[in-house]
Amino acid sequence: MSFGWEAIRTEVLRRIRVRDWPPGTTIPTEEDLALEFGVARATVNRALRELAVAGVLERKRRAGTRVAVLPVRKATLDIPVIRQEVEARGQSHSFRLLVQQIRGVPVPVGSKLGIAAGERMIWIETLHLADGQPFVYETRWLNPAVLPAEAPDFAEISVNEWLVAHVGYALGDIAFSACAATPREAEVMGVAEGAALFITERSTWSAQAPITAVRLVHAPGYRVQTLV
Amino acid sequence: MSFGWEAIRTEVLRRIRVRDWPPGTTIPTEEDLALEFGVARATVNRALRELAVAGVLERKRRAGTRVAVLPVRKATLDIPVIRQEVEARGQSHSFRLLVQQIRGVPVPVGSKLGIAAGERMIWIETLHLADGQPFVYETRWLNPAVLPAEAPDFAEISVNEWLVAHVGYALGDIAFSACAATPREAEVMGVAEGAALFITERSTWSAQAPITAVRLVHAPGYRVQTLV
DNA sequence: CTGGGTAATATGTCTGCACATATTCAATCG
DNA sequence: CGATTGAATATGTGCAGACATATTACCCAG
Repeated sequence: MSFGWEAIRTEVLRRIRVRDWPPGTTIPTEEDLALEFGVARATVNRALRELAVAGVLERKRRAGTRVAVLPVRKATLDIPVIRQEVEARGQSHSFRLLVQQIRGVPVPVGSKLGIAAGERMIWIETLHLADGQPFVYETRWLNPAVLPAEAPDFAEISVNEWLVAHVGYALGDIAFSACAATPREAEVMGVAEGAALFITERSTWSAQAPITAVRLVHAPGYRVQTLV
Repeated sequence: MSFGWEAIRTEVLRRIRVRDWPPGTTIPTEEDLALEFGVARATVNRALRELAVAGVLERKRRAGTRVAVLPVRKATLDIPVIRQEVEARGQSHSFRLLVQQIRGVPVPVGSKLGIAAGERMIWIETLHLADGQPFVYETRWLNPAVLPAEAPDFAEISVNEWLVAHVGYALGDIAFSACAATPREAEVMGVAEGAALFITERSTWSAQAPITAVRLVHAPGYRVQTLV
């Protein structure tokens, strides 16, 4: 038997896989396992906790630890900055600022960000290129309150990277979907109208205020992938 | 000052957000923070570790802990069983087994699963319905080696749920993409040919052998969503 | 000046113990 | 018999101390 909480996690997973502990089973207590493996309870706790956040185990005080019956698989995705994503593919990244203007936000965007509809925000359209080819068409609502007195030049630095560097870390949600290319999207991306496009939508808030709502239209063939 | 590792995680996050510790900064050592907050080093460690796996901090032995410059945001998605997904929307789930036959696997599927091309596997097509409307068109390669002597009736229990219950936990990867509906997909899903459809692809292996490769074609309007 | 070996250091993990907290089971009372 | 109360219990979290390990910084030899 090897040591460390990872070894214990592996062994527990193995027992689940070979159905020593089939779904629904209550497995031994931390104390028992600590005794069996010859480690401290804290070490077993660490291993079981990791398996619980992964969705393999369900833990309740006093009730014990059970093998999840219907494993809601949890996939973790990395959402890198677009430039990183392009460069990771061995391509060169560039972008063009297509539109930047002040507009009143429409109702759905406002309600999503928690802003009164009609409030004035900055509307920005950016096209990201990989080796000169359209890669992502980004449309974004940006809260002007987060910008400093003299606003940065978003033709020089992409909005997202400026936000990351100057506004800091934020909470938000992400959604993926598929949409047929609108005429505008078809024109910008250089694809046929109605083509199937992969869409990423993100909304982010700081502790104080909504920051931005982005819609990324990806070039055909784009995939979001995960190693579980 | 409140207690617990969560309070410390929150405070560290706050200092990052208000730019006390801007991106790239090396923050104080665990020992210093433990002293400042009046807790044990293990407690600080727990808080900082969580922030590191979330991608907010980067930690290296001897070098210390730095605020990530480009925060690779990590989104966690729940991938439930289809029946759960439908029922969570308040709809009733049913499904129809369209095709079940033995076939030789084509090269891309074989290489993905680590199986010789031409090896014989089970090919299954299933249509999942929500309130009687097409919801997901599932096409799947299934390794016959995982089935018991007398195979289950996949017209009665969906393949996925049978696998979850009887084969157990597996590793795998997941990918999302967008595709135009093929003639077959258009027919089965009742949409126009070329319509933009959201695709989920999964491959799963047990410890010993590949289990299955699935392609889920979702009805128009489908979204995968995350609360970060 | 350069390269390599060595010491210093911050994080990673473990132990053993303690107390907090949620939940269940059982006993008790109306 | 049902509801309320109270103990028992498994997990959640905490502390202090220790050693392991990766990586950096430094010193010294060539």
